Amino acid sequence: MLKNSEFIDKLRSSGLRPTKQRLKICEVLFNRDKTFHFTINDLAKIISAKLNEKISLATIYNTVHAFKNKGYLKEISINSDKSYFDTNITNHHHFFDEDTNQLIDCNKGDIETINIKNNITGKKINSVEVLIKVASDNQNQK
Amino acid sequence: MLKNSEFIDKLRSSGLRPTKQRLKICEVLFNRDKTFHFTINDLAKIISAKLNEKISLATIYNTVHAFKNKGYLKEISINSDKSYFDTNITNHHHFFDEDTNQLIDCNKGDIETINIKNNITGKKINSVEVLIKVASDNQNQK
DNA sequence: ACATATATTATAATTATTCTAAACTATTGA
DNA sequence: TCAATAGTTTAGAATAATTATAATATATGT
Ligand SMILES: [Mn+2]
Ligand SMILES: [Mn+2]
Ligand SMILES: [Zn+2]
Ligand SMILES: [Zn+2]
Repeated sequence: MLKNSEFIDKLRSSGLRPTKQRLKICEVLFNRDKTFHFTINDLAKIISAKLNEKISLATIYNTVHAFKNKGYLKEISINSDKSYFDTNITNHHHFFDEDTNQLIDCNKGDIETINIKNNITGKKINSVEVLIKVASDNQNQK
Repeated sequence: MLKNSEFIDKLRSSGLRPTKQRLKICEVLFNRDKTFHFTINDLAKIISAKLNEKISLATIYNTVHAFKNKGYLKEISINSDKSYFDTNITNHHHFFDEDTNQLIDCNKGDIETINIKNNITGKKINSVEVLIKVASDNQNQK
């Protein structure tokens, strides 16, 4: 459970002014035990359910992108409908449950380190991500 | 170089009527030596550049989705802007060149087989895909 | 408190994609 | 052969996620 003043320091230290809106969003995103995977719409719903004041959708987009640019969030590509964001900014892989549309972190041990033997000439590797799509075992396909 | 009659058979065998539009799209997509990675917009541009008659955008969407559902194309998630499609329907992984926005197939040998040690209980694995994002080596970040 | 840079907001614009419903076409079988 | 039918194409409208605009509000340094 981080305190408000800790979020203020965090924001200031990355050149972001600690506004009321950003602090609320920090609370929602970072006062958690576990990784939080969310879409902008998920976040907007949580905010409007929990808060007395409301935050405009534009601000939610702006803030999430600012946090991503500062390295406090990662963006995950699952499908082309919408963006997913992730409070776990370490290198890690995902399960995606196609029944529930939930992203789940792979733990170290779920999957071995990926070893890239040949890279494209003249390019450097920025990220390596594995996405494992899963669905109900006992069911027929659509 | 497949013949028109081969595409007709392929379409008929999967319950798709071999229309003029579908056959043209088959030619563009499948008369190639190498894997073709494309967006709907890429395909629409190629069609309108190469063809005398034009195919409506709705038909291009319909056809690409029909081919995907029949297993003749795969859809690849890179970012949330748009969908990428792939004429290589085998299990394989990708490099994504962030400088050019090009998808490139990993060859067997570029990367070891991914071994999933722990799966989510009660779920079956539908796909495992690795995406390696690369960019220029000798350049500063944006 | 003042000046300035930044941030928030409502709203409009953009883009990819899907939907609709009318016109068209491939297939089937009488 | 040809009408009936089911499937397909199409233009255009609708939807949904995201980004842009520009006016208002706020945070910060002096
Ligand atoms: Mn994006
Ligand atoms: Mn979209
Ligand atoms: Zn994660
Ligand atoms: Zn590929």
